[in-house]
Amino acid sequence: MNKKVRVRFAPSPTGGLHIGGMRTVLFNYLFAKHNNGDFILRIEDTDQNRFVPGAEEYIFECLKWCGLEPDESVLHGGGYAPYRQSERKELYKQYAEQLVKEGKAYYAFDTPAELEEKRKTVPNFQYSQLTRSEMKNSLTLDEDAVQKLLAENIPHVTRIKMPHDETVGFVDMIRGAVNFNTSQVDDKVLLKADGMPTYHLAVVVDDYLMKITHAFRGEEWLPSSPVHILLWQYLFGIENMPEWAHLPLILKPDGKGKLSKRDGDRLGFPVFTMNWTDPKTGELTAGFRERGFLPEAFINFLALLGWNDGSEQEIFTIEELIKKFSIERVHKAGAKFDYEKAKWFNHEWIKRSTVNSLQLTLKPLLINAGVEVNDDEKLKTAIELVKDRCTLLPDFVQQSSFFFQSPKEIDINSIKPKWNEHKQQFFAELIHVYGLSTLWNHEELENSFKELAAASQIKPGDVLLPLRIMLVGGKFGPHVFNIAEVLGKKETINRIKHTLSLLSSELNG
RNA sequence: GGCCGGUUCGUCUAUCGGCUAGGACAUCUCCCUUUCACGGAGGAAAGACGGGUUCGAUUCCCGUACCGGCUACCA
Repeated sequence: MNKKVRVRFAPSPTGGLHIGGMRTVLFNYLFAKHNNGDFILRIEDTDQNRFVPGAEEYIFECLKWCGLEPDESVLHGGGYAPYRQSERKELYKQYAEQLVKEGKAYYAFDTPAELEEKRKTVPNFQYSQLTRSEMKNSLTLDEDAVQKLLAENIPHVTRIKMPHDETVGFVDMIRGAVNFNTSQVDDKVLLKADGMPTYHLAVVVDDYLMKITHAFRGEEWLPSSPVHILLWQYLFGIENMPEWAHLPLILKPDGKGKLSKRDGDRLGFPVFTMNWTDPKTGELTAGFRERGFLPEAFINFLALLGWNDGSEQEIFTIEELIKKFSIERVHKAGAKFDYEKAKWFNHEWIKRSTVNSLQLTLKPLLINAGVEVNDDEKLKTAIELVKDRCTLLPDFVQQSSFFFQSPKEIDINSIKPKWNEHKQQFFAELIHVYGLSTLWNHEELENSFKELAAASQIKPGDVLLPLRIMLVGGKFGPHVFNIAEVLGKKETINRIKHTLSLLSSELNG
C-alpha cells in the first residue's frame, strides 16, 4: 500500500510572495489534492538576519485569497508541529552531531571575515575537498585543540564533508535522471554559528520528520541537490527520500534572467500576489489582487505557465485543475512572463463570472472609488451590461459609474463641431416625447427616437452619439438605449436637458 | 571559470518517429456594431546549428552555439 501523499511549500518569510513562489504553492496544492494528499505549509525562518515582520501573515493572506488553504501549518495545526523552523532549532543539532561523529561532517572555525578575505584573494574560492586542508577545522586541527575551542565556545559552523569522486543522482519527476560528481560540490555549511541550521540541513530533517513524499521547488535548487541526497543517505536512508521535481523558472519578459520584483516596477505590471510594503524602506511592490485580478484567473494563468493538459483548453476552474494536473506534464524550460496573456485570462474570467459573484467584489470596490452604489439590482444590471468590456476589476469604475451618478465631465467637444439649431430642436422634442412615454424600455425608447428622427428629417446616426455623450459623458459604454432604460425617465431627461443647456450657451456664445 | 539545466511562431505552448508542424496571447485585414468592447472570418509568423541512428527525424544519440540557474554561516 502506498503512503499518503504529503507535500509542502516552505517559504522563507522575508518579503512579498512572488508569482513564481505562488505557482510552486499551486503545483503543490494541485498535486496533493489530485492524489487525495495533504498540503503542508512550513515556515523556513532559519535566517534571523532576514526576518521581516508581517511577511508570514502576508503569505497566509495570499494563500487565502487564492483559496489554496494548507491542511497543516502554523495556523491550521497538524500532527507535526511546530511548523516554524526557528521553533525546531534544537532538533537539527543532534543530526549535525551525528554526522560529525560518523566522520561525515566536521566543525569549521574560520570566521566570516577570514572567509571573505579568502574569497577576495583566491579567485573562485570554494570551501571544498580541495581547500579544507588549509583551513581551520576539526580535520586540520588536532583533537585537543578542537576540544579546547569547543569548550571555550568559540563560534564555529558544521560543514558536510563531501566525499571524493562519487556520483550521486536522482530521477527528477520533470527532468528525468540528473547526476553530479561529489568532487565538484563544496562543503556546505549545515549548522551555522548561531546554532540555526541552514536550508540544506533543515529541509532534509523536516521533510523526513514531516513524512513528505514529494518535494517541489524551483530550478535554482538543482545544484544543491547532491548535498541533500547525501544527507538523506547518511541520516534517513535514500529510500525514504521524497520524489523531487524542480520547477522551471519564470523569466523576465524582456532581457534575461529570472523575473524579479524590480521588473514589475520597470515594466508596469505586478509581480507579487498581493501588494507588499517593505516595512523598512516603505517601498511598495504591486500585487495582482490589488491590480484587479480575480483569484480564479490568477490561478488559471499561473497553472498554464509551464503546464498544460495536452489539449487546447486554456480556461480551467480549480476543480478541473485538480482533476487534470500531473507533474510529468510540467514543461522543462523556463517561461517568460507575459502580462498581456495574464490580462486575457482575467478578461475571460470576468466574462464568465456570474453577475452575483462579481457584484460581491465589485460593490466595495466601486464604493471605495467614490461611486454611490445605492441599488443592488441596478448594480447587477449595470455589471451585466458592461462586464464584456472590463479586463481588470477597476475598469468597472469607469464603465459603470455613470449608471449611479451623472457624469462629472461631459465630452462636449465631440458634439460641438457638428451641432446646430436643427439638432437642438430635435433634442428639445425628444425630451417632450420621452416625457410622455409610458413604456420605459430600450425597444420603445429606440423606436420613438427613430420615429422622431424620421419626422424631423434627421439621420439617427447624427444624433445617436450626442445622446450617448449626454447620458454617459463620453464615447464608451453599452447600447445607449439600454443605458437610458436603466437610468429611468427622470434621470435620462435631466441629463439631456443639462447637456442641451451647455450646448445652447455654446451656440449663443 | 566550474557544475547543472534548457532550446518549436515576437510570447506561452501542442507534438511522446510519419507534419500540409496545431492552438492561444499579441499583431494585421475584413465582417458585425450609427460609441467602446464582445463576437465571427481570414492573414503573416517557428523546430538554434552540425553530425549520426532510421525507410523516415521537431521528436532518439553525440558535438557546437546560445540562454538560464548555482557557485554565502540566504533561502
